Amino acid sequence: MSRWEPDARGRLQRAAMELYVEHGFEQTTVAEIAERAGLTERTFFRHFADKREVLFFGQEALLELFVSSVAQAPEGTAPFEMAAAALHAVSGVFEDRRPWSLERHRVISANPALAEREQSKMARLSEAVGTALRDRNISEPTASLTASSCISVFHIAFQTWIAEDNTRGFPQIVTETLDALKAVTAGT
Amino acid sequence: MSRWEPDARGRLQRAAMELYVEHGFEQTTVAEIAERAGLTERTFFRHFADKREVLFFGQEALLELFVSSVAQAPEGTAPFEMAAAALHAVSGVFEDRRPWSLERHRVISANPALAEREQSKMARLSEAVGTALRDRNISEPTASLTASSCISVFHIAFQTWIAEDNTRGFPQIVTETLDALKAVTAGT
DNA sequence: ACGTTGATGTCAGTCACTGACATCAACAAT
DNA sequence: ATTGTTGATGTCAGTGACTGACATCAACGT
Repeated sequence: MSRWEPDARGRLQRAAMELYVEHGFEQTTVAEIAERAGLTERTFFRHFADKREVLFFGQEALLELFVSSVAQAPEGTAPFEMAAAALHAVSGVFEDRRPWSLERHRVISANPALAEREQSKMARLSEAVGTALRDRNISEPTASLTASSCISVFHIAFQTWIAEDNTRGFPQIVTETLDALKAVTAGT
Repeated sequence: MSRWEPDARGRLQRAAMELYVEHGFEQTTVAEIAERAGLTERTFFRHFADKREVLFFGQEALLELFVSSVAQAPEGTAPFEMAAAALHAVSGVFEDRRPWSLERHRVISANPALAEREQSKMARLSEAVGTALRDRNISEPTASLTASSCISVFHIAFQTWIAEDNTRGFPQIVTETLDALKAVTAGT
């Protein structure tokens, strides 16, 4: 058998989420998280860069989904269509994780420092999509604008999905939000 | 005469900017900033919520400019036109501050923690514009989408303006970026 | 003359985060 | 089987951001 209990990182993530829900983010110390996970504070910081990052470990996968969708769009696709395709590819992933997404969203919204980190992650997504578009020979400022619009739609659709009663699925909300964006810039 | 040297907050801002330029953000301690400003660390934290905030103390004025522009748009203006009007109103303010903007931008870009705070400020702007639009009876998701698009254009136009050789003025770049956004969502 | 106010100073404390070094099961090489 | 290496973890001492409680004292109003 192994020297250590397995999945230290997962244990830390679960312990952190539990404690943030129970006592709030600021009232929770890293030492408490580590203790609940059966580890030490020092080990926490070997797995996560800081106290906030523990809630954002998975973003990398989302980012790669966006980027690879853009990379795989057929030759000659218009930039906005590439972004839309990426959005649709991504939107399927969340369906079965709604309860978890909801809880996580509540914790993040309740704390400015966590909200700040989330905005930073969104910006990172936008940057990555922008780079992916430039790799498809889209020039500036079209690439950045398309990427920003794409992530804005994602973000707003996500908030809508979280806020409402699960009447519409996430993919459908994404589609409708995309259409609403087109209407906005068309001047309707 | 007054008991204290005047403009403590301004002295702290200047001292911080100088030190961040000279030694970098992380290598500068708050105690050093306070010392250069002839004050104590404790006083620094009475003026600014944290070590980053000292670089962002003017954002409130910018926010109000955006919001009041939206509030003052003529009755019946389309949402996107309200946002465009706000952008044009704001874009004039930066012309004479280009050197300062450039230096500040360099400092912020050089440090992830500062970049994160800037993204957070942009998100705050977007929220505020969204609220201003809702106050003009624009419904969701149009209000949020318009606001996000507006701030994206502002951000991308700003970066363009900072990056290039001052051949185009900021207002002109804003106009062209707005047009580029319309082209993107129109599917061109 | 006197009480109040408000910006600042002083001091002690908590906690996020880091660097340096120690431990020791598992595994590989011989 | 012995030995050496690796890698995840622990231990410990430190730095620095940030906070709460209390003190100071010019300016100002009464």
